[in-house]
Amino acid sequence: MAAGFQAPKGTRDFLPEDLVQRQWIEDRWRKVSINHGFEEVDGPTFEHLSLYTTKSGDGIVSELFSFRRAGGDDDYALRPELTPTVARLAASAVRQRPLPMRWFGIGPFFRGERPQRGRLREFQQWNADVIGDPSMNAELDLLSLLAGTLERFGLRPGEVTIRLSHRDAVAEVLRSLGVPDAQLHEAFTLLDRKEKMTPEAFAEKAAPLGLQADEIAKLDAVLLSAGTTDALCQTMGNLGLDTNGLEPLLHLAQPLRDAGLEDWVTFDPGIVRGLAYYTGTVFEVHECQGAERAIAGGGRYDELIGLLGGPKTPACGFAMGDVVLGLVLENLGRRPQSEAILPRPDCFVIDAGGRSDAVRQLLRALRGAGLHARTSVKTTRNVGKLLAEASKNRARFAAILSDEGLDGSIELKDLESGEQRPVASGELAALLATKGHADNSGHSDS
RNA sequence: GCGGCAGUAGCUCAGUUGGUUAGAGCGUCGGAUUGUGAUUCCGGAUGUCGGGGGUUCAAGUCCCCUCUGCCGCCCCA
Repeated sequence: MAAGFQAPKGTRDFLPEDLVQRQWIEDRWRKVSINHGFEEVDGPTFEHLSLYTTKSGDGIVSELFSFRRAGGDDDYALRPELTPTVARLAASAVRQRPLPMRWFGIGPFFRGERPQRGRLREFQQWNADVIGDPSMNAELDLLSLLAGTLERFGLRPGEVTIRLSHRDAVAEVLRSLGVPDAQLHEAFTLLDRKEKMTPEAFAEKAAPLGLQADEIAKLDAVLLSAGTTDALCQTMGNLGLDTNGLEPLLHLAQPLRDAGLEDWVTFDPGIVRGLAYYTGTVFEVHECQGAERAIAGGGRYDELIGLLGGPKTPACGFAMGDVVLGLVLENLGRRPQSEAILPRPDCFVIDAGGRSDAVRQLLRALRGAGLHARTSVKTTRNVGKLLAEASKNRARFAAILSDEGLDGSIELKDLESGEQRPVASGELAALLATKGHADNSGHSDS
Protein backbone atom coordinates (compact mmCIF):
# COMPACT_ATOMS: atom_id res chain seq x y z
CA MET A 1 0.00 0.00 0.00
CA ALA A 2 2.48 2.60 1.23
CA ALA A 3 2.41 6.05 -0.29
CA GLY A 4 2.23 4.67 -3.79
CA PHE A 5 -0.17 5.23 -6.63
CA GLN A 6 -3.68 3.87 -6.81
CA ALA A 7 -5.56 3.04 -9.95
CA PRO A 8 -7.86 5.91 -10.95
CA LYS A 9 -11.39 5.85 -9.59
CA GLY A 10 -13.68 3.39 -11.31
CA THR A 11 -10.90 1.50 -13.10
CA ARG A 12 -9.69 -2.04 -12.53
CA ASP A 13 -6.31 -3.72 -12.33
CA PHE A 14 -6.06 -7.12 -13.93
CA LEU A 15 -3.67 -9.58 -12.37
CA PRO A 16 -3.19 -12.78 -14.38
CA GLU A 17 -6.10 -14.59 -12.72
CA ASP A 18 -8.35 -11.54 -13.29
CA LEU A 19 -7.35 -10.89 -16.87
CA VAL A 20 -7.98 -14.47 -17.84
CA GLN A 21 -11.57 -14.05 -16.63
CA ARG A 22 -12.03 -11.00 -18.81
CA GLN A 23 -10.52 -12.79 -21.77
CA TRP A 24 -12.78 -15.74 -21.17
CA ILE A 25 -15.75 -13.41 -21.67
CA GLU A 26 -14.22 -11.65 -24.66
CA ASP A 27 -13.30 -14.93 -26.34
CA ARG A 28 -16.91 -16.03 -26.18
CA TRP A 29 -18.21 -12.72 -27.52
CA ARG A 30 -15.78 -12.92 -30.41
CA LYS A 31 -16.34 -16.55 -31.24
CA VAL A 32 -20.14 -16.39 -31.22
CA SER A 33 -20.10 -13.20 -33.28
CA ILE A 34 -17.99 -14.89 -35.92
CA ASN A 35 -20.20 -17.99 -35.82
CA HIS A 36 -23.14 -15.76 -36.66
CA GLY A 37 -21.43 -14.19 -39.62
CA PHE A 38 -20.39 -10.90 -38.04
CA GLU A 39 -17.04 -9.32 -38.87
CA GLU A 40 -14.87 -7.57 -36.32
CA VAL A 41 -14.17 -3.86 -36.63
CA ASP A 42 -12.59 -1.30 -34.37
CA GLY A 43 -11.82 2.39 -34.35
CA PRO A 44 -9.88 4.83 -32.21
CA THR A 45 -10.42 4.80 -28.46
CA PHE A 46 -10.93 8.56 -28.62
CA GLU A 47 -12.89 10.60 -31.09
CA HIS A 48 -13.70 14.24 -31.75
CA LEU A 49 -15.96 15.45 -28.99
CA SER A 50 -18.40 16.72 -31.59
CA LEU A 51 -19.09 13.15 -32.74
CA TYR A 52 -20.82 12.60 -29.41
CA THR A 53 -22.42 16.01 -28.95
CA THR A 54 -23.90 15.80 -32.44
CA LYS A 55 -25.56 12.56 -31.53
CA SER A 56 -26.54 13.17 -27.92
CA GLY A 57 -26.43 16.90 -27.32
CA ASP A 58 -24.14 19.03 -25.18
CA GLY A 59 -25.50 17.47 -22.01
CA ILE A 60 -23.48 14.37 -22.76
CA VAL A 61 -20.20 16.17 -22.10
CA SER A 62 -20.49 15.81 -18.33
CA GLU A 63 -20.67 12.04 -18.78
CA LEU A 64 -17.53 11.88 -20.90
CA PHE A 65 -13.82 12.05 -20.37
CA SER A 66 -13.07 14.89 -22.74
CA PHE A 67 -9.82 16.73 -23.21
CA ARG A 68 -7.84 19.12 -25.35
CA ARG A 69 -4.23 18.46 -26.14
CA ALA A 70 -1.88 20.99 -24.54
CA GLY A 71 -1.37 23.64 -27.20
CA GLY A 72 -4.06 22.16 -29.46
CA ASP A 73 -7.42 23.50 -30.53
CA ASP A 74 -9.39 20.29 -30.99
CA ASP A 75 -11.66 18.80 -28.34
CA TYR A 76 -11.59 15.04 -27.98
CA ALA A 77 -13.38 12.50 -25.83
CA LEU A 78 -12.57 8.94 -24.84
CA ARG A 79 -15.22 6.79 -26.47
CA PRO A 80 -18.21 6.08 -24.21
CA GLU A 81 -19.72 3.62 -26.69
CA LEU A 82 -18.97 2.24 -30.13
CA THR A 83 -22.13 3.16 -32.01
CA PRO A 84 -21.04 6.64 -33.13
CA THR A 85 -17.74 5.19 -34.36
CA VAL A 86 -19.58 2.43 -36.19
CA ALA A 87 -21.93 4.99 -37.70
CA ARG A 88 -18.92 7.03 -38.81
CA LEU A 89 -17.26 3.99 -40.39
CA ALA A 90 -20.53 2.95 -41.95
CA ALA A 91 -21.15 6.39 -43.40
CA SER A 92 -18.34 5.84 -45.88
CA ALA A 93 -18.40 2.06 -46.11
CA VAL A 94 -22.04 1.76 -47.18
CA ARG A 95 -21.14 3.35 -50.51
CA GLN A 96 -18.62 0.66 -51.43
CA ARG A 97 -19.72 -2.55 -49.78
CA PRO A 98 -22.63 -4.89 -50.21
CA LEU A 99 -25.37 -4.39 -47.66
CA PRO A 100 -26.20 -5.36 -45.06
CA MET A 101 -22.94 -5.20 -43.18
CA ARG A 102 -22.80 -7.23 -39.99
CA TRP A 103 -20.16 -5.79 -37.71
CA PHE A 104 -19.04 -6.35 -34.16
CA GLY A 105 -16.42 -4.73 -31.96
CA ILE A 106 -14.87 -5.41 -28.57
CA GLY A 107 -12.79 -3.03 -26.54
CA PRO A 108 -12.46 -0.59 -23.66
CA PHE A 109 -14.93 2.24 -23.16
CA PHE A 110 -14.95 5.17 -20.75
CA ARG A 111 -17.63 7.11 -18.93
CA GLY A 112 -17.19 9.90 -16.42
CA GLU A 113 -19.65 8.60 -13.89
CA ARG A 114 -19.67 7.81 -10.23
CA PRO A 115 -18.78 4.13 -9.96
CA GLN A 116 -21.37 1.80 -8.41
CA ARG A 117 -22.42 -1.81 -8.68
CA GLY A 118 -22.35 -2.80 -12.33
CA ARG A 119 -20.98 0.55 -13.49
CA LEU A 120 -17.38 1.61 -13.78
CA ARG A 121 -15.51 4.38 -15.51
CA GLU A 122 -13.62 1.97 -17.73
CA PHE A 123 -15.12 -1.30 -18.89
CA GLN A 124 -15.01 -3.75 -21.77
CA GLN A 125 -17.96 -3.76 -24.10
CA TRP A 126 -19.08 -5.88 -27.02
CA ASN A 127 -21.05 -4.14 -29.72
CA ALA A 128 -22.89 -5.73 -32.66
CA ASP A 129 -24.67 -3.98 -35.52
CA VAL A 130 -26.49 -4.82 -38.71
CA ILE A 131 -26.19 -1.90 -41.12
CA GLY A 132 -28.23 -1.35 -44.22
CA ASP A 133 -31.10 -3.77 -43.68
CA PRO A 134 -34.48 -2.09 -43.13
CA SER A 135 -36.27 -5.41 -42.68
CA MET A 136 -36.84 -7.30 -39.49
CA ASN A 137 -34.11 -9.69 -40.59
CA ALA A 138 -31.70 -7.27 -38.95
CA GLU A 139 -33.51 -7.66 -35.63
CA LEU A 140 -33.66 -11.43 -36.07
CA ASP A 141 -29.93 -11.62 -36.81
CA LEU A 142 -29.16 -9.64 -33.66
CA LEU A 143 -31.59 -11.47 -31.39
CA SER A 144 -30.24 -14.77 -32.66
CA LEU A 145 -26.70 -13.62 -31.94
CA LEU A 146 -27.75 -12.44 -28.50
CA ALA A 147 -29.50 -15.68 -27.58
CA GLY A 148 -26.60 -17.71 -28.96
CA THR A 149 -24.21 -15.73 -26.80
CA LEU A 150 -26.24 -16.10 -23.61
CA GLU A 151 -26.38 -19.81 -24.29
CA ARG A 152 -22.64 -19.92 -24.82
CA PHE A 153 -22.16 -18.44 -21.37
CA GLY A 154 -24.17 -21.29 -19.90
CA LEU A 155 -27.19 -19.10 -19.23
CA ARG A 156 -30.66 -20.46 -19.81
CA PRO A 157 -34.09 -19.05 -20.60
CA GLY A 158 -35.74 -18.41 -17.26
CA GLU A 159 -32.48 -17.14 -15.81
CA VAL A 160 -32.08 -14.30 -18.27
CA THR A 161 -34.42 -12.96 -20.90
CA ILE A 162 -34.40 -10.58 -23.84
CA ARG A 163 -37.11 -8.03 -23.16
CA LEU A 164 -38.27 -6.95 -26.58
CA SER A 165 -40.26 -3.85 -27.36
CA HIS A 166 -40.93 -1.35 -30.11
CA ARG A 167 -41.23 2.38 -29.66
CA ASP A 168 -44.18 2.71 -32.02
CA ALA A 169 -46.03 -0.04 -30.18
CA VAL A 170 -45.37 1.58 -26.81
CA ALA A 171 -46.50 4.91 -28.23
CA GLU A 172 -49.76 3.31 -29.36
CA VAL A 173 -50.39 1.80 -25.95
CA LEU A 174 -49.79 5.15 -24.28
CA ARG A 175 -51.95 6.96 -26.83
CA SER A 176 -54.78 4.52 -26.33
CA LEU A 177 -54.59 5.28 -22.62
CA GLY A 178 -54.98 8.96 -23.34
CA VAL A 179 -51.46 10.36 -23.42
CA PRO A 180 -51.39 13.24 -25.93
CA ASP A 181 -48.74 13.15 -28.65
CA ALA A 182 -46.96 16.15 -27.21
CA GLN A 183 -46.38 14.29 -23.94
CA LEU A 184 -45.27 11.00 -25.47
CA HIS A 185 -41.58 11.63 -25.11
CA GLU A 186 -41.97 12.52 -21.46
CA ALA A 187 -44.13 9.46 -20.93
CA PHE A 188 -41.38 7.31 -22.48
CA THR A 189 -38.88 8.68 -20.01
CA LEU A 190 -41.23 8.05 -17.12
CA LEU A 191 -42.03 4.54 -18.27
CA ASP A 192 -38.33 3.80 -18.55
CA ARG A 193 -37.92 4.62 -14.86
CA LYS A 194 -41.13 2.99 -13.65
CA GLU A 195 -39.52 -0.14 -12.22
CA LYS A 196 -37.34 1.93 -9.94
CA MET A 197 -40.17 4.07 -8.61
CA THR A 198 -42.82 3.50 -5.99
CA PRO A 199 -46.38 3.28 -7.36
CA GLU A 200 -47.20 6.56 -5.58
CA ALA A 201 -44.28 8.39 -7.12
CA PHE A 202 -45.19 7.05 -10.54
CA ALA A 203 -48.83 8.09 -10.17
CA GLU A 204 -47.78 11.59 -9.17
CA LYS A 205 -45.59 11.99 -12.26
CA ALA A 206 -48.07 10.27 -14.56
CA ALA A 207 -51.10 12.42 -13.76
CA PRO A 208 -49.91 15.51 -15.68
CA LEU A 209 -49.34 13.29 -18.73
CA GLY A 210 -52.97 12.24 -18.83
CA LEU A 211 -52.67 9.02 -16.87
CA GLN A 212 -55.06 8.86 -13.93
CA ALA A 213 -55.55 5.95 -11.57
CA ASP A 214 -57.76 4.02 -14.01
CA GLU A 215 -55.28 4.34 -16.84
CA ILE A 216 -52.35 3.45 -14.61
CA ALA A 217 -54.18 0.32 -13.51
CA LYS A 218 -54.65 -0.63 -17.15
CA LEU A 219 -51.01 0.16 -17.92
CA ASP A 220 -49.93 -2.00 -15.00
CA ALA A 221 -52.08 -4.85 -16.30
CA VAL A 222 -50.52 -4.56 -19.75
CA LEU A 223 -46.99 -4.45 -18.34
CA LEU A 224 -47.74 -7.38 -16.08
CA SER A 225 -48.82 -9.48 -19.04
CA ALA A 226 -45.44 -9.06 -20.69
CA GLY A 227 -44.34 -12.38 -22.09
CA THR A 228 -45.95 -13.77 -25.19
CA THR A 229 -47.73 -11.74 -27.83
CA ASP A 230 -50.89 -13.74 -27.12
CA ALA A 231 -50.86 -12.74 -23.48
CA LEU A 232 -50.33 -9.09 -24.36
CA CYS A 233 -53.14 -9.05 -26.93
CA GLN A 234 -55.54 -10.86 -24.65
CA THR A 235 -54.92 -8.43 -21.78
CA MET A 236 -55.31 -5.43 -24.02
CA GLY A 237 -58.47 -6.88 -25.55
CA ASN A 238 -59.96 -7.45 -22.12
CA LEU A 239 -59.25 -3.84 -21.24
CA GLY A 240 -60.89 -2.66 -24.44
CA LEU A 241 -57.62 -1.37 -25.89
CA ASP A 242 -56.86 -1.52 -29.59
CA THR A 243 -54.08 -3.99 -30.35
CA ASN A 244 -53.44 -2.83 -33.91
CA GLY A 245 -50.76 -0.50 -32.61
CA LEU A 246 -48.80 -3.48 -31.39
CA GLU A 247 -48.28 -4.71 -34.93
CA PRO A 248 -44.64 -3.58 -35.28
CA LEU A 249 -43.88 -5.75 -32.27
CA LEU A 250 -46.24 -8.62 -33.04
CA HIS A 251 -44.89 -9.34 -36.49
CA LEU A 252 -41.58 -10.44 -34.95
CA ALA A 253 -43.29 -13.23 -33.03
CA GLN A 254 -43.65 -15.86 -35.74
CA PRO A 255 -40.15 -15.43 -37.18
CA LEU A 256 -38.76 -15.72 -33.66
CA ARG A 257 -40.67 -18.96 -33.17
CA ASP A 258 -39.39 -20.23 -36.51
CA ALA A 259 -35.85 -19.48 -35.38
CA GLY A 260 -36.38 -21.34 -32.12
CA LEU A 261 -35.83 -18.18 -30.09
CA GLU A 262 -39.22 -17.75 -28.43
CA ASP A 263 -37.98 -19.09 -25.09
CA TRP A 264 -35.38 -16.34 -24.91
CA VAL A 265 -37.69 -13.44 -25.65
CA THR A 266 -40.20 -11.60 -23.48
CA PHE A 267 -42.45 -9.22 -25.37
CA ASP A 268 -42.48 -6.28 -22.98
CA PRO A 269 -43.86 -2.81 -23.77
CA GLY A 270 -42.26 -1.60 -20.54
CA ILE A 271 -38.94 -1.34 -22.35
CA VAL A 272 -38.44 1.98 -24.11
CA ARG A 273 -34.78 2.85 -23.42
CA GLY A 274 -33.75 6.37 -22.73
CA LEU A 275 -31.62 7.04 -25.73
CA ALA A 276 -33.29 9.45 -28.12
CA TYR A 277 -31.88 8.01 -31.35
CA TYR A 278 -33.73 4.71 -31.26
CA THR A 279 -36.42 4.67 -33.92
CA GLY A 280 -38.19 1.32 -33.67
CA THR A 281 -37.36 -1.96 -32.06
CA VAL A 282 -35.70 -1.68 -28.66
CA PHE A 283 -34.59 -4.46 -26.33
CA GLU A 284 -32.68 -5.15 -23.16
CA VAL A 285 -31.32 -8.34 -21.63
CA HIS A 286 -32.12 -8.78 -17.96
CA GLU A 287 -31.62 -11.31 -15.26
CA CYS A 288 -35.14 -12.68 -14.73
CA GLN A 289 -35.32 -11.96 -10.99
CA GLY A 290 -34.55 -8.32 -11.68
CA ALA A 291 -31.12 -8.58 -10.07
CA GLU A 292 -28.43 -6.25 -11.41
CA ARG A 293 -28.69 -3.75 -14.18
CA ALA A 294 -29.41 -4.55 -17.81
CA ILE A 295 -26.90 -7.04 -19.18
CA ALA A 296 -27.24 -5.65 -22.69
CA GLY A 297 -29.33 -3.15 -24.56
CA GLY A 298 -29.96 -1.99 -28.06
CA GLY A 299 -32.38 -1.24 -30.82
CA ARG A 300 -32.94 0.21 -34.24
CA TYR A 301 -31.49 3.58 -35.14
CA ASP A 302 -32.42 4.36 -38.72
CA GLU A 303 -31.55 8.06 -38.60
CA LEU A 304 -28.14 8.10 -36.93
CA ILE A 305 -25.86 7.38 -39.88
CA GLY A 306 -27.57 10.11 -41.89
CA LEU A 307 -27.30 12.45 -38.93
CA LEU A 308 -23.55 11.87 -38.82
CA GLY A 309 -23.12 12.80 -42.45
CA GLY A 310 -23.59 9.51 -44.25
CA PRO A 311 -26.32 8.44 -46.64
CA LYS A 312 -29.56 7.69 -44.86
CA THR A 313 -29.03 4.08 -43.84
CA PRO A 314 -31.16 1.86 -41.62
CA ALA A 315 -29.26 0.18 -38.80
CA CYS A 316 -29.84 -1.86 -35.69
CA GLY A 317 -27.46 -2.90 -32.94
CA PHE A 318 -26.79 -3.63 -29.30
CA ALA A 319 -24.03 -3.55 -26.73
CA MET A 320 -23.13 -5.77 -23.79
CA GLY A 321 -20.62 -4.81 -21.10
CA ASP A 322 -18.37 -7.12 -19.15
CA VAL A 323 -19.26 -5.75 -15.71
CA VAL A 324 -22.94 -6.64 -15.33
CA LEU A 325 -22.48 -9.84 -17.31
CA GLY A 326 -19.70 -10.82 -14.94
CA LEU A 327 -21.91 -10.14 -11.91
CA VAL A 328 -24.76 -12.21 -13.30
CA LEU A 329 -22.47 -15.11 -14.16
CA GLU A 330 -20.95 -14.84 -10.71
CA ASN A 331 -24.37 -14.86 -9.02
CA LEU A 332 -25.37 -17.99 -10.90
CA GLY A 333 -22.04 -19.74 -10.37
CA ARG A 334 -21.33 -19.86 -14.11
CA ARG A 335 -17.86 -18.39 -13.98
CA PRO A 336 -14.99 -20.82 -14.36
CA GLN A 337 -12.27 -20.95 -11.73
CA SER A 338 -9.34 -18.87 -12.88
CA GLU A 339 -7.09 -21.88 -12.34
CA ALA A 340 -9.07 -23.79 -14.92
CA ILE A 341 -8.51 -21.20 -17.63
CA LEU A 342 -5.04 -19.84 -16.90
CA PRO A 343 -2.41 -20.99 -19.37
CA ARG A 344 -0.79 -24.25 -18.22
CA PRO A 345 2.84 -25.03 -18.95
CA ASP A 346 3.31 -28.07 -21.15
CA CYS A 347 6.66 -28.68 -19.54
CA PHE A 348 8.53 -27.50 -16.45
CA VAL A 349 12.28 -27.96 -16.79
CA ILE A 350 14.10 -29.02 -13.64
CA ASP A 351 17.84 -28.57 -13.34
CA ALA A 352 19.12 -31.33 -11.08
CA GLY A 353 22.67 -31.14 -12.33
CA GLY A 354 23.67 -27.49 -12.30
CA ARG A 355 23.78 -27.37 -16.08
CA SER A 356 22.03 -24.05 -16.65
CA ASP A 357 23.33 -23.99 -20.23
CA ALA A 358 21.54 -27.25 -20.94
CA VAL A 359 18.36 -25.89 -19.36
CA ARG A 360 18.41 -22.86 -21.61
CA GLN A 361 18.98 -24.95 -24.71
CA LEU A 362 16.14 -27.26 -23.82
CA LEU A 363 13.79 -24.36 -23.14
CA ARG A 364 14.65 -22.87 -26.49
CA ALA A 365 13.93 -26.15 -28.26
CA LEU A 366 10.61 -26.62 -26.47
CA ARG A 367 9.48 -23.06 -27.07
CA GLY A 368 10.61 -23.24 -30.67
CA ALA A 369 8.25 -26.19 -31.07
CA GLY A 370 5.37 -24.02 -29.88
CA LEU A 371 5.25 -25.46 -26.39
CA HIS A 372 4.69 -23.55 -23.18
CA ALA A 373 7.84 -24.20 -21.14
CA ARG A 374 8.99 -22.80 -17.82
CA THR A 375 11.76 -23.40 -15.34
CA SER A 376 12.63 -22.34 -11.81
CA VAL A 377 14.68 -19.38 -10.72
CA LYS A 378 15.69 -21.28 -7.59
CA THR A 379 19.30 -22.38 -7.30
CA THR A 380 18.48 -25.48 -5.30
CA ARG A 381 18.88 -28.89 -6.95
CA ASN A 382 16.48 -30.44 -4.52
CA VAL A 383 14.26 -32.25 -7.01
CA GLY A 384 11.47 -32.54 -4.47
CA LYS A 385 11.25 -28.80 -4.09
CA LEU A 386 11.46 -28.24 -7.81
CA LEU A 387 8.76 -30.79 -8.54
CA ALA A 388 6.57 -29.03 -6.00
CA GLU A 389 7.14 -25.82 -7.91
CA ALA A 390 6.30 -27.57 -11.18
CA SER A 391 3.06 -28.77 -9.64
CA LYS A 392 2.29 -25.33 -8.36
CA ASN A 393 2.78 -24.05 -11.89
CA ARG A 394 0.24 -26.69 -12.94
CA ALA A 395 2.66 -28.07 -15.51
CA ARG A 396 1.61 -31.18 -17.42
CA PHE A 397 5.14 -32.63 -17.53
CA ALA A 398 8.42 -32.10 -15.77
CA ALA A 399 11.71 -32.64 -17.58
CA ILE A 400 14.47 -33.49 -15.11
CA LEU A 401 17.95 -32.74 -16.37
CA SER A 402 20.77 -34.67 -14.76
CA ASP A 403 24.34 -33.44 -14.51
CA GLU A 404 25.13 -35.06 -17.82
CA GLY A 405 23.13 -32.26 -19.37
CA LEU A 406 21.91 -32.62 -22.90
CA ASP A 407 24.32 -35.42 -23.67
CA GLY A 408 22.44 -37.89 -21.55
CA SER A 409 18.80 -38.69 -21.51
CA ILE A 410 16.23 -36.60 -19.75
CA GLU A 411 13.79 -37.95 -17.21
CA LEU A 412 10.31 -36.99 -18.38
CA LYS A 413 7.75 -37.12 -15.63
CA ASP A 414 4.01 -36.99 -16.21
CA LEU A 415 2.87 -34.87 -13.31
CA GLU A 416 -0.68 -36.14 -13.40
CA SER A 417 -0.04 -39.89 -13.54
CA GLY A 418 3.34 -39.80 -11.82
CA GLU A 419 4.87 -41.98 -14.51
CA GLN A 420 8.45 -41.25 -15.37
CA ARG A 421 10.76 -42.46 -18.10
CA PRO A 422 13.99 -41.50 -19.83
CA VAL A 423 13.74 -39.65 -23.13
CA ALA A 424 16.53 -38.64 -25.50
CA SER A 425 17.01 -34.90 -25.24
CA GLY A 426 16.64 -34.32 -28.96
CA GLU A 427 13.26 -36.01 -29.02
CA LEU A 428 11.61 -34.28 -26.10
CA ALA A 429 10.08 -31.35 -27.97
CA ALA A 430 8.62 -33.53 -30.69
CA LEU A 431 7.30 -36.02 -28.17
CA LEU A 432 5.55 -33.38 -26.07
CA ALA A 433 4.12 -31.70 -29.17
CA THR A 434 2.32 -34.92 -30.08
CA LYS A 435 0.69 -35.03 -26.68
CA GLY A 436 -1.22 -31.87 -27.41
CA HIS A 437 -1.08 -28.66 -25.53
CA ALA A 438 -2.02 -28.51 -21.93
CA ASP A 439 -2.29 -24.77 -22.41
CA ASN A 440 -5.92 -23.87 -22.01
CA SER A 441 -5.67 -20.14 -22.42
CA GLY A 442 -6.40 -20.04 -26.08
CA HIS A 443 -9.53 -21.13 -27.73
CA SER A 444 -10.88 -24.02 -25.82
CA ASP A 445 -14.55 -24.11 -25.00
CA SER A 446 -14.44 -25.17 -21.42
C1' G B 1 -23.25 16.77 -8.69
C1' C B 2 -25.86 14.56 -3.73
C1' G B 3 -26.29 10.98 0.52
C1' G B 4 -24.98 6.46 3.81
C1' C B 5 -21.09 2.94 5.33
C1' A B 6 -15.95 1.61 5.29
C1' G B 7 -10.20 1.97 4.97
C1' U B 8 -4.80 -1.57 10.25
C1' A B 9 1.03 -6.44 6.61
C1' G B 10 0.46 -8.83 -0.32
C1' C B 11 -4.90 -10.93 1.27
C1' U B 12 -8.84 -11.65 5.29
C1' C B 13 -9.20 -9.40 9.76
C1' A B 14 -8.33 -8.57 15.63
C1' G B 15 -6.81 -4.34 18.43
C1' U B 16 -10.78 -3.03 25.50
C1' U B 17 -13.77 3.62 28.34
C1' G B 18 -7.47 7.08 24.18
C1' G B 19 -2.21 4.40 27.69
C1' U B 20 4.64 1.21 26.90
C1' U B 21 7.78 -1.58 21.45
C1' A B 22 0.56 -2.70 16.71
C1' G B 23 -1.08 -8.63 16.46
C1' A B 24 -3.20 -13.41 14.16
C1' G B 25 -4.35 -16.57 10.10
C1' C B 26 -3.43 -17.20 5.02
C1' G B 27 0.18 -16.13 1.34
C1' U B 28 5.35 -15.22 0.29
C1' C B 29 10.68 -16.39 1.11
C1' G B 30 14.24 -19.72 3.48
C1' G B 31 15.45 -24.23 6.21
C1' A B 32 14.37 -29.37 7.99
C1' U B 33 15.24 -32.74 2.99
C1' U B 34 23.33 -32.31 -1.23
C1' G B 35 17.79 -36.47 -6.75
C1' U B 36 11.39 -37.16 -6.87
C1' G B 37 5.37 -33.59 -5.95
C1' A B 38 0.41 -30.32 -3.18
C1' U B 39 1.03 -32.75 3.64
C1' U B 40 3.99 -31.57 8.17
C1' C B 41 7.50 -28.90 11.34
C1' C B 42 10.88 -24.68 12.19
C1' G B 43 12.46 -19.80 10.98
C1' G B 44 12.75 -14.80 8.42
C1' A B 45 10.65 -10.34 6.09
C1' U B 46 7.00 -6.67 5.20
C1' G B 47 3.03 -1.63 8.12
C1' U B 48 4.30 6.37 7.41
C1' C B 49 -2.59 2.03 11.04
C1' G B 50 -5.21 5.56 3.23
C1' G B 51 -3.27 11.01 3.31
C1' G B 52 -3.34 15.90 5.82
C1' G B 53 -4.69 18.92 9.92
C1' G B 54 -6.65 19.34 15.01
C1' U B 55 -7.80 17.99 20.43
C1' U B 56 -4.63 15.65 24.36
C1' C B 57 0.69 14.53 28.84
C1' A B 58 -0.56 10.52 25.29
C1' A B 59 -4.37 9.08 19.04
C1' G B 60 -4.89 2.92 15.12
C1' U B 61 -8.81 4.68 18.75
C1' C B 62 -11.88 11.32 19.39
C1' C B 63 -12.92 15.80 15.80
C1' C B 64 -12.41 18.23 10.78
C1' C B 65 -10.84 18.01 5.67
C1' U B 66 -9.35 14.99 1.65
C1' C B 67 -8.50 10.44 -1.32
C1' U B 68 -10.17 5.57 -2.51
C1' G B 69 -13.73 1.52 -2.14
C1' C B 70 -18.74 -0.33 -1.40
C1' C B 71 -24.17 0.85 -1.51
C1' G B 72 -27.87 4.18 -3.25
C1' C B 73 -29.69 9.00 -5.83
C1' C B 74 -29.00 11.83 -10.52
C1' C B 75 -27.84 9.94 -15.22
C1' C B 76 -27.60 5.76 -18.04
C1' A B 77 -25.22 5.25 -24.63
